[in-house]
Amino acid sequence: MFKVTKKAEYGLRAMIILAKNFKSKQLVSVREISNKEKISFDFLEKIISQLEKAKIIKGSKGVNGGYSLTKSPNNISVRDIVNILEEFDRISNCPFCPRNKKCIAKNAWVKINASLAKALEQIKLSQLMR
Amino acid sequence: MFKVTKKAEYGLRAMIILAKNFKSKQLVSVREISNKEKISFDFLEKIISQLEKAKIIKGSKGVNGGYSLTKSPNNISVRDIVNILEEFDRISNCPFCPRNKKCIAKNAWVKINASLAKALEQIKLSQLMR
DNA sequence: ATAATATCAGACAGAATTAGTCTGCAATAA
DNA sequence: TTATTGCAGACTAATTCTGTCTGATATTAT
Repeated sequence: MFKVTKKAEYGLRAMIILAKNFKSKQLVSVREISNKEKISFDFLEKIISQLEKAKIIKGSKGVNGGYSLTKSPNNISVRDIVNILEEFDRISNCPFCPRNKKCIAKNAWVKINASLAKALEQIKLSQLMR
Repeated sequence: MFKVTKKAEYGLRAMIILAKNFKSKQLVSVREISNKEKISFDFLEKIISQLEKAKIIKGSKGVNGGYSLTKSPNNISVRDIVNILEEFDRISNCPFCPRNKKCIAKNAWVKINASLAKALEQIKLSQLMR
């Protein structure tokens, strides 16, 4: 239906919170984020885990453990996050479809994909912290 | 998963074919489009029907019947089509979410939605006919 | 050392959406 | 009047989404 999934929406919210704590180097636990953002703990844990595998955040186990960004919020775009959680940052796979190399619609989707990628790329986490 | 549905992809392809036949005022049947574009006839019929209800195309029954655009391909954008078939042309409903008026992520999705809408709007059917 | 806390991993499942299929009626042209 | 085409809607298999649940592992505080 043309929408980002909850995964990406929750993931972005979580990343913004981590961004806020980047300077102080404070770890934030999944439980804290879950409470603050009213996101299911179990579900959020899986999302966070996926972000960690992509090495955009890092986890520390044990009491007072939690997560932190591995790089500055200036260098993390919404596109980075979406790419990890959605596997695609494209609206349409049409440009990559093997059906017909001269597909009449391909041109449109190529352009639209590019515009979207650019829009996602331009927004950095640092802009969303305030 | 962040993608337009087949409905929108098929719908756009169908609309491009109708656009090609706009000048000659020739009707094109669902069967013809289905054959040419290798799209399931039954499924395509439903898509076309939805486009007709939105009055962006018009159907004529009977032998040698078919469909035609109700206005010039210059005045039909990809956004028009997507809006009809997907019900939304936004990537995220976050900006419209009642959860939290000061949601930290809202800003991002507002901008991304706007960029996408603009990209969809800018591409007219007339550009895709060649 | 032990208990508490937190990450980490993966199986499982209900609900929703997608992508069609199938049946039949209605209108029109040959 | 018959073949063709649009038109309408019920139905369904498959997939994806949005979680839940169980348990293991690592680390820290006591």
